[in-house]
Amino acid sequence: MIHIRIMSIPLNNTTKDKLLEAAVRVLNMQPRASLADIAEAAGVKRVTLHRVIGTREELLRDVALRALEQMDEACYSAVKGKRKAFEQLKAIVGALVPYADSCHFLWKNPDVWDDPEIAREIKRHDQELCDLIDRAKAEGDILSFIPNSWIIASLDAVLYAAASTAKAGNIATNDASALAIQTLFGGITKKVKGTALAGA
Amino acid sequence: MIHIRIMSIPLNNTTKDKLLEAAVRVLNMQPRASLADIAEAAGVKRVTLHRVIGTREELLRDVALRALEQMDEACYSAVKGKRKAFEQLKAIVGALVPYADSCHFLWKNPDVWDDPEIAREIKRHDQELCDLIDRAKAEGDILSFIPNSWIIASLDAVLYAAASTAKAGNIATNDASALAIQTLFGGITKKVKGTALAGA
DNA sequence: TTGACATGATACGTATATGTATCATTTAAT
DNA sequence: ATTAAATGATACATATACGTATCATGTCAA
Repeated sequence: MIHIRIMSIPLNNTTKDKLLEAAVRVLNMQPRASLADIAEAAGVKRVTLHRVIGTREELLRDVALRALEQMDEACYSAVKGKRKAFEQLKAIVGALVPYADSCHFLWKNPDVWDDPEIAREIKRHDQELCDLIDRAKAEGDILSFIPNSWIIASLDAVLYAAASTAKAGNIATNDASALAIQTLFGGITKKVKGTALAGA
Repeated sequence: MIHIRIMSIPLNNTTKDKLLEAAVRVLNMQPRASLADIAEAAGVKRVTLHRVIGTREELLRDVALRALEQMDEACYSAVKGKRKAFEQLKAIVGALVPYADSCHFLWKNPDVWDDPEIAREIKRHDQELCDLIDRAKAEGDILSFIPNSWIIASLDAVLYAAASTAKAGNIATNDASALAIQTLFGGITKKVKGTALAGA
């Protein structure tokens, strides 16, 4: 077996990894999926899921923590070597597209925020993103009248659109990344003359 | 109470209406919500839900049909009196924001597509949207290299971002409409010099 | 071979969700 | 006041999901 390790995230293909991957994928498509469904998607039986992970609550928690790790790592290596906040933001969007499922899981499951550790991580993540957006605004690359909360919501939304479209087979994943950047930043970037709001 | 009637969609505040409204709202936030949860959100008991609507499957079907009606109506009156496809599209986005929940429900519940009537309606809706996008491309207002499927996915994504952000209290609903238009069409509109892809 | 380990098979009890039926209560119209 | 309609209260059966325990099987390493 080939072990691919990107910094701190081991893709071990262990049973636990398979289960977490299956969970985020299945739950995003069928939020009412049972643990049996998830186990089947991972190619194991339900008893194994319970043995390896535990209860449903623990599963959701592990999925969320894994999602946060992935996003952290992706963002971290994406901004490396880039100076302008705007360039860093664009890189982050592109880097997050492969993890759009994980990102969306966090966004769509507010119940996991009850966990203090997850809440803390999400808050930190959000804060770092806000800071970056503020920098990009200060550097004149993002329209300052657009609220950060809106930008973050749109970011997740566009990520999810990219993942959905790619998964539906309409678009290659690479193209989806490019389109996500195009769509999001074409929209929040200062235009030469006015904004799209003119004449709306 | 003020009765608002837009063409064919009566806001009767009947028990059924309250239940459908509660269902789309609750299920979007808690996809695992039970029928009891939905009934409670509608201010009735579960037995009443069963009496008025029927089984869970019938509930989902009714929610989907109602969503399609709402979207149809909103789009229909939005394009009225506008000639350019681009203007019609912008109007549609703005008009759909108040129905983003319904829109998102359809997008997030592929199981209801099994119903032939719903599948047919969705297909028709999609086709009309594609035609409109094609016209806007032909008129030179939308970047032609962006796939229609991407544009439709982004449209739903941005709608949902608008609804989420508005519901979270960060932004007023009116502002959310404007921001949705700004974000989406700022991104897919031809820029004076190059696209946001440059330098990505 | 032996033993440790992971997984499957099976069974069990419990909890929750679902759908229905019956009767009581309220409300509005006549 | 009386009736009809809508809703609630209650109970019931059934199905599904969940979590755990026990034993069997397979696999890999020492």
